[in-house]
Amino acid sequence: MLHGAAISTTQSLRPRAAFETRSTGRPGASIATIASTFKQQAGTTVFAEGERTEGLYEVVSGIVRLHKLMPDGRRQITGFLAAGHFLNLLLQDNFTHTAEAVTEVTLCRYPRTGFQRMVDQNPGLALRLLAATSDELRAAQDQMLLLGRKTAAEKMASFLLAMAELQDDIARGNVVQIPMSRGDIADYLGLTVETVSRTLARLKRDRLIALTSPTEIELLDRDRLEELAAGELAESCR
Amino acid sequence: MLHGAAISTTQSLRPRAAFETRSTGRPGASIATIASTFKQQAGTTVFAEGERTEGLYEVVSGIVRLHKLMPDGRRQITGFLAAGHFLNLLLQDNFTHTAEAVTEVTLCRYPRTGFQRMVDQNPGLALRLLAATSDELRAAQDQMLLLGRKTAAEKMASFLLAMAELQDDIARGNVVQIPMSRGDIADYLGLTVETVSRTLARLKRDRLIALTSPTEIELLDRDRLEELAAGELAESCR
DNA sequence: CGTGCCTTTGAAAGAGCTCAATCCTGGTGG
DNA sequence: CCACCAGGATTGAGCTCTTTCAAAGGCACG
Repeated sequence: MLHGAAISTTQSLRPRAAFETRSTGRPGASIATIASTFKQQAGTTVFAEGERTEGLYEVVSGIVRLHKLMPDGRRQITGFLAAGHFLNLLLQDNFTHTAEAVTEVTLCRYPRTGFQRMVDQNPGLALRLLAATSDELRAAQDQMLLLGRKTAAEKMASFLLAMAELQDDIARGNVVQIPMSRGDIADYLGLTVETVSRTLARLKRDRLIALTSPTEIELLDRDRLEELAAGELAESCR
Repeated sequence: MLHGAAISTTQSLRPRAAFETRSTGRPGASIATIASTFKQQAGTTVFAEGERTEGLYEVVSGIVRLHKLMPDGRRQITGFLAAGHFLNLLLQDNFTHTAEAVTEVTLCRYPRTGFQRMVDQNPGLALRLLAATSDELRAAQDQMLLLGRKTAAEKMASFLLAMAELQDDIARGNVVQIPMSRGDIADYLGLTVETVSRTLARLKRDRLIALTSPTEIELLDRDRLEELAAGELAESCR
């Protein structure tokens, strides 16, 4: 999940297949035999909350957003997932989230049937799933602190730094690509579109960032952004 | 973790030891041989954020709170844990939370050394940990929706219902025990003490609850509380 | 029967929201 | 090639919910 303390590209199991069973020394029974890869366009739905689960998905490329909805339309995005992350780790009977493609995405699906068997037979697999789930949990807990206790500026700074870290491997300087809309950012940070926009304007005025375009932001002062994200900056700057 | 959708007392592995290895058919090597049980008084610290981890803990009785702190003292409680739940599922090098006893608690500690080995040797154990971690993750995601998008009244209603569900096994009528302080509730819901107090007063005025004492609340209209918690009530009541 | 802590209540202030208008920007079609 | 359009982004003004600051009430404990 996209979040500061949670992002660890080293943990990502790509580009080699995440679920090769070789690591255990067992011959055959490669999970590749049950997996299938496919693409989806930006804006399309991978699966919807309440639907019956059909297995586990791994993001191969692109960005997926997960959200929950309230009856009146209020939305909370619980995470943006990039390559190497998993959808539906909970393996429950029904999806508890809706998953949608933010950009064009490539996904790898591990069907439910067969997968369970494979997990049972393969201890290493369960441990990998445990590690991935733990990472999501840690990210979720950091996000709780953000949602419950941080100011709008602190939230934005945290988000921008997390986006930057997510792109560090393909980084050029301090320019961060923002593929998602302001509405997505707002629903991720527990704000409104207007507040997101105004907060970015304020960070720009304070020379912490530069707005190249709506989808590209330059981090001008990473140190102060980090202080801001951590809540270490005087209230004058919050 | 204490949260509506997440509470499942059936999932709790108590009262029998959570990590008996019998279920796998393996003789000996019972995890009981490395576990130790102990008690702590209300208000004491089990472990603090940043400390080196010493293993995994299971709550046997009582309630533990987990929190994260910001440098200026802002606090977010990420969960209240009751019997059957685990502390430090992440199994990282350092604790990412502080854990404190809300009531007197009995805990069972599984030391780090030995435990890892046991997990490696015992596939069922990894799956159990995965199930427990998944439950925490689901709870965390529900809490994100609460923190990011619910009003104070909706938050309070969600909390009261979660507390009620937690106590269903020992339930007498609709009376819910609230062992934690208003400050704890506030830091769990992303509010202030004053707002918690005022919101409770409002729910009382609207005849949704009755305040027997600060630590005991009666749910007078569970149906409307559930509608409120879900966000299905007109804004007049929110 | 103080003393201190937690809770409740009141009044004022403020951060972020709502409503509304304007500005871009990229895609379309004439 | 360029005007037009639609959707997203930005900006403005006023408002509201929650917070902040302050004080009083209640309860347990010594």
